[in-house]
Amino acid sequence: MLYMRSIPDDRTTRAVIRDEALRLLAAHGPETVTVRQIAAAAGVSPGLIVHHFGSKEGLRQEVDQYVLDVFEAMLGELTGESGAKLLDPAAGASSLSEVFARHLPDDSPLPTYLRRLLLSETDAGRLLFRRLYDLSRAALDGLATAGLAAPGNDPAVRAAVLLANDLALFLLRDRLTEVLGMDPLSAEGMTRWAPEMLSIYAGGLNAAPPPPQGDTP
Amino acid sequence: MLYMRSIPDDRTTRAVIRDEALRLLAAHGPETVTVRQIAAAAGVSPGLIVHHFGSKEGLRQEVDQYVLDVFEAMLGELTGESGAKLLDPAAGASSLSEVFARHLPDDSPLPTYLRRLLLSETDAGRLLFRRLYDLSRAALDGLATAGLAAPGNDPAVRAAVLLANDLALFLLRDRLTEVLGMDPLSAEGMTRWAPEMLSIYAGGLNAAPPPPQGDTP
DNA sequence: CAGCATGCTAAACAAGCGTTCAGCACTTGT
DNA sequence: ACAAGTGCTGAACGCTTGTTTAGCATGCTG
Repeated sequence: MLYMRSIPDDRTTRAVIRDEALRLLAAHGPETVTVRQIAAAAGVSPGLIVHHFGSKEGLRQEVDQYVLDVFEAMLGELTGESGAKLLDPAAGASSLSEVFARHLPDDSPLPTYLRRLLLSETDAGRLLFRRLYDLSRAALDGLATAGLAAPGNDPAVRAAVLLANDLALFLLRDRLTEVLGMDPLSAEGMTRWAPEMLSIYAGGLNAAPPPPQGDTP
Repeated sequence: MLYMRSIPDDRTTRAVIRDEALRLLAAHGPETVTVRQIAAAAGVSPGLIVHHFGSKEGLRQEVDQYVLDVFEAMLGELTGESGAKLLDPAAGASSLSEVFARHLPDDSPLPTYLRRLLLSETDAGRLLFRRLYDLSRAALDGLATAGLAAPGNDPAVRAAVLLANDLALFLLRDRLTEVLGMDPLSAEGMTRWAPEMLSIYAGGLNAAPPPPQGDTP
């Protein structure tokens, strides 16, 4: 057995365990995945996981926090001035999915982990959703101030509707891939999904179909 | 111990086990809930569950099928002629959530079980989603034929968008309840949710706010 | 009334789980 | 060079899991 620990950088054995745990937990969930499976995937013994993280639950919490940090970094680009660009039918139309797609590779386990996080009854999940909701409200506010969208009769609910619609793509990704024959979160899939979504946001279900550059007389 | 089996109706011990399993599985998931927990909730011994259903997995499949049957009966009212009413901004606006709310009590475990079904990688979940997608496509077709909505540039994707938006309410119910301070699937909550949703479908994000009965000059 | 199936329980079983423990290999500070 | 500390393993422990088995009480049928 080789003990390799040449440079004191970040990719320690600890980080490898964290990454493999993230991958497996995203794919199968914390109840299904065993400590032994994670240990095998990381090429270590089960005991080492407890040594590093205290317990299986400790590891899960550390992965949660790690995912939260990564998302927070990505969400940073949506706050402040540029926040109004979110959901803007006229602008580049940066939805959450598009932001994630721009930052993560197509096969990243993070969107799947996000899904589990949002649906799990954990503080991390609640925190993340609250953060996204605040972001959605701020974006709607910005759009309203800029005259690009109406806040509606019930802005709190309208922001929730917009967020829910955006997140549905993550939550139902697998089912949508099955019926559509393509992954709506892939680069190709989004070129079909986003226009339909934005067309509805722009003019509702009755709006005239806009070919690449089209006006209605 | 009493052996009560007076009338040969449906509410057999078997049905009690099925109902308790449904309740517990919806609330905590199949991986978390144990056979002993279900047995205790139903007031029987763990062995009896295996005796009736073969295995824990067998019980889960029977509950899946039972839920599928109940939903199928409810979905029946949406097919055919009346299918066009689904998602119709002008009509009574019967979304999936409203249909379910009309048929089920507020504390029914079925919406929560539906969520798990749709997100689980099971044939039952895939089947149900496919069924709902076909329904959504048919509804959009009907609306288009009636001139009440445009099919969009990509009808297959548009139907998926509408379905995903509808289902998001079920999937994110708990999180939405937290940030909004009310359950959007309750009778009261839907009076706030539906108008915002329909307002967007009717005219997009820029549409003028419609008070109960309002025209735009 | 004998006989057999049915509904059901209590106890036990093997397997798998998360976790603990004793100890080896190696690095670091003195 | 020696002691202390870290990273890590392999085996074991106690517990819980789904499932099996033996057997009892009841109801149906000839």
